[in-house]
Amino acid sequence: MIQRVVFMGTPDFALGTLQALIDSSYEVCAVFTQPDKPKGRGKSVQMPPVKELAAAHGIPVYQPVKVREPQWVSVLEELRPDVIVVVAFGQLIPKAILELPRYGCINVHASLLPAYRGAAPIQWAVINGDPVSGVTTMRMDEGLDTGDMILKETVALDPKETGGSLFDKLSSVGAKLLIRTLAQLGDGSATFEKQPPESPTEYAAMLTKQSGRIDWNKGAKELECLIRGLNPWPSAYTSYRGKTLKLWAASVVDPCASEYSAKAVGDSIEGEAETGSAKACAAGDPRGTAVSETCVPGRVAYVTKQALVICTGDGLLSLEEVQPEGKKRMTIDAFLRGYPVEVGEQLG
RNA sequence: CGCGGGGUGGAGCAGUCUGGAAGCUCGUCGGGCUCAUAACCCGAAGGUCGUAGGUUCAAAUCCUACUCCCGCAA
Repeated sequence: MIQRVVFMGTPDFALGTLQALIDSSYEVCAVFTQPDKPKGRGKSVQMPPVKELAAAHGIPVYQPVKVREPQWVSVLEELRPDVIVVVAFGQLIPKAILELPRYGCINVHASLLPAYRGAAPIQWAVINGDPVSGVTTMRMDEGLDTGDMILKETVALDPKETGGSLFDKLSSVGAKLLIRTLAQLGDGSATFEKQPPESPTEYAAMLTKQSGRIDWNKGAKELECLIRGLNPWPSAYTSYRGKTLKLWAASVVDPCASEYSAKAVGDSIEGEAETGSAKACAAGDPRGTAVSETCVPGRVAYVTKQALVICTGDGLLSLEEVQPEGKKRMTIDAFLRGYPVEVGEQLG
C-alpha cells in the first residue's frame, strides 16, 4: 500500500506529474527541488517551477544543494515515504536514498528507454528526426537512467513537432503513466524489465546555447530538425550582417517541386526573361544571373517577397520564422519587408 | 543597480548624431489591365512618432524621469 510520497523534481516538465500526484489520493508529504537561482534579465533570484506549485499547495519544500549529503538521508527517514518519485530533478541520488523507501525511487523519463538516457531526451528525439518517442517509468538504480523499466507509452511525433510541443505531450503522458505505475506498485502487479547495458542512441546531453549555432555545411533536413528540436529553447541561430538571427521555423525546399517553381520562383522573375524551372533548380538562382552557380553553404540562394531560401551542405532550406537580435520573432515575409536581403549574402 | 538593442499609420523598417512641413517596402479599400494572378498601372484611407515633463521661435530628432518589448549573460 502506497500512501506517503516524496517528490523530487525541478523544471516545468515535472509540474504535470506533481500536479497529478496532488490531485491523486496519495499524500505528497514533501517536495525536493534545486535551490533558487538568479535568472532572467535583472539577475533576480527565482524559485524553480516545482517549488512554486508545491508552495501553492502548502507542501513542505526542501532545496538541497547536494541531496547526497548525509543530512538529507535523515530528513527523508523522518518523512518516511513509501516511495520517492523523481522527475527531472537534476541531481544524482545516492544509494542510501534509493533504498530508503519501501517501493524505491521511481523515475519518469521522457524517452523510450534505453534510448536517450540523459538530460535532454525530448529535444534529441526531435533533432534526430525520430518518428516516435515516448515516456518510460523505471525503478532507479545508481546508474544514469539505467533502472529497471516498469511502464512505457509511445507517442508519435508530428512532422512539425518542436521540442516544446513534444515536451507538452510527454509531460502529460508522463503524469498519467506515473499514476498507473504507482497503482501497479501498490497492488503488486508491477513488472520490472532490465535494460540492455548499451543504449541504441548517443547520450542525450544537456543542451546549451552553443548547440543552437547553425552549421550550414550540414544538410537541409538535418538543420530543419535541429531548428524544431531547439524550439523554444535554446533556439537555433545564425548570424546575418554581423548580428544574431534566431531561426524559429524553416522547411526543406524540394528544388524541383512544381508547386515551388510555379509560385516562389515565378514571383522573383520580375519581368525578366522566363527561366526554366529546371535550370533554376539546378543553378539555385531563378533569375539565371549566375550569382551562385555552385551552392555555397550559408549563402542566400534566392529571395522573394514571401520566401528566403538558403543553401546548405545538402539541399536548400527555406526560412519561415526568424528573430533578429533585439527584436521579436517574426514571419519571414515581415522580416523581408524591413531587411532587404539580397541573393548571394552569406549567413553564419 | 550584470551587458546591450528597440518602441514611428495594420506589418517590418528608415529618419534621431548635423532640430525646421512624416518616409520606404508591404498590407488594406476603390478603380484599371488581364483567360488569370501574392503580377502590373492609377487613386484613397489610415500616425497623440511608448508615456510625462523640460530646453527652443520650432522637437520623432536635444535633456530628465517613467513604462513596455527583446538579445546576451546567469
